[in-house]
Amino acid sequence: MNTTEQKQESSAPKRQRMAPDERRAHILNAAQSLFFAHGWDNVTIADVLTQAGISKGGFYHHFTAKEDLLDGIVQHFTGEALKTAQAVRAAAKGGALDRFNAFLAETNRWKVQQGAQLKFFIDMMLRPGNEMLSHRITASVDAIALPVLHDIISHGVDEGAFDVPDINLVAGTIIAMSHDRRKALQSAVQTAQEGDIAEATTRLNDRMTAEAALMDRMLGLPQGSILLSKPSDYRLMLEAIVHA
Amino acid sequence: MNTTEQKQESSAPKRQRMAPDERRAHILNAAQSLFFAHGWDNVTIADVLTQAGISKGGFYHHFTAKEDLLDGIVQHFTGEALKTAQAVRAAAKGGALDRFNAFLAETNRWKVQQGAQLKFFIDMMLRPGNEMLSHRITASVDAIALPVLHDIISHGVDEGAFDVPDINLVAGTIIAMSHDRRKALQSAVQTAQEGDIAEATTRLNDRMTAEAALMDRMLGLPQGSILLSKPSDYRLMLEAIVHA
DNA sequence: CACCTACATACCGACCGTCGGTTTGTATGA
DNA sequence: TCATACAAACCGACGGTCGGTATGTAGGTG
Repeated sequence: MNTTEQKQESSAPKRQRMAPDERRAHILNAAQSLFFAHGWDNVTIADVLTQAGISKGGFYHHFTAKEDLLDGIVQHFTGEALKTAQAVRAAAKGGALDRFNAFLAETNRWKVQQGAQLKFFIDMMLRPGNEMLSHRITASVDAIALPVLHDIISHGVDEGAFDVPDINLVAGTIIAMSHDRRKALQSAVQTAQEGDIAEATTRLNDRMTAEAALMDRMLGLPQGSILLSKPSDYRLMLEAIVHA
Repeated sequence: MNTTEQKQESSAPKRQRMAPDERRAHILNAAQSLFFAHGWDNVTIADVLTQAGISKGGFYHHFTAKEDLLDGIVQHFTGEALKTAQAVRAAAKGGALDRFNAFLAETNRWKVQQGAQLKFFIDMMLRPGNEMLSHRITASVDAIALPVLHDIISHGVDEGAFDVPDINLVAGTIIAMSHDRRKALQSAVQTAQEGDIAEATTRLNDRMTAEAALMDRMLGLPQGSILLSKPSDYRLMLEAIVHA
């Protein structure tokens, strides 16, 4: 960070008192945007201070260290994921397969809706210097998604609908596969931004179709049980990302 | 790092000239042991200097920044992996399935042989503050392992022996699964160190058996094709780790 | 007034990387 | 063989930056 920036509020650098939670969230927002944009190491506490419009003392009144910002950001990030996951679980009815497909469809819907933010996160996570951010967010998402998936699979096994060698292994592997998707997604976004949205949609859809087929096999289901191929959704998603 | 250490070579702190490669390797070794033991952020350049017995100027003659050490370490680390992978590829004969099983067996043999070092690496990679190390090493290993796996699978598909939805996806997912194994391995090592080697061996073998079954499915093979269950090997490995 | 909390400012120590200079090896040529 | 010249290895003090602390102050509340 070397942005020689001089925010000169004409006359009043008056401090303005805020409620602790409010101030905390305010600082966290400022920090998040900076970290996501420039990377962990390239953003200094001072940068966060100016962005948030607070002094060092004020900052250290609410946080104990730079790393605290990380925890705050990760919690906020995974909190959103948690909300969605829980809503989906509550809404899903029917057999284990139906529930799983509902879960996947909702996740997709959420991703389409997020659009721009999604790309933002992906770019951020793949940016050099953001390994720590990326790692922690991944770990937190795992912590949330694993039990949910485990539960769904476990119910499926009990029903006799699924047949897996090991529930934890399959759940973990599915999640790992979805993490690995980030690179493919980024490359598709790249293609889309270069104008070839059709090609990007195709590639993304192919990937998702293959993932669905792999999940079928992992869960011991007949081919075509898991539904992930929704070209229209992916096209919408890519368009949302490009027009952001 | 606060290890107040005073290595007092009785009389002669004479600097001794070394060949560039030798000196580089020397520094790299010192840095690696320190980083692995204490974590990336907790080791300063000064620590590396004292450990390697060189001055700051000398250091920056061979390296341009602290991060250069990372690259050096990662290259050294993955160089070993590369050697093994290449040896395996050269040695493997027969059909695609045989070649793959040979590949897996050799990897296992290598792990048994490494023993203590393996545990060292696992602990290091799971230690907080080592996210960057861990991430880069994982990425490098991926870069080496992916084309090898892709090649093996691709040959298998050509032979009609394998049947996969997408070669890259399956290769990536298998590797992701094996990365995910680290946590399970660490927990097994924990159990083994607490004395219950039998239990640890069982758990590890169960995991590997499940992984083999999953691979069978991913590759479109009849169950029992991929061979990973070798309790004796795992017992040896755990014993080697415990007695280190 | 007493007191607590939100916030500000001055300051500290640690650390990374630079720079001018010194030592040591090695090629060259008479 | 030995002097000369050049290159490469090496040194250690210093500057600037950054995370974190110590100390002070304003405003609200009882």
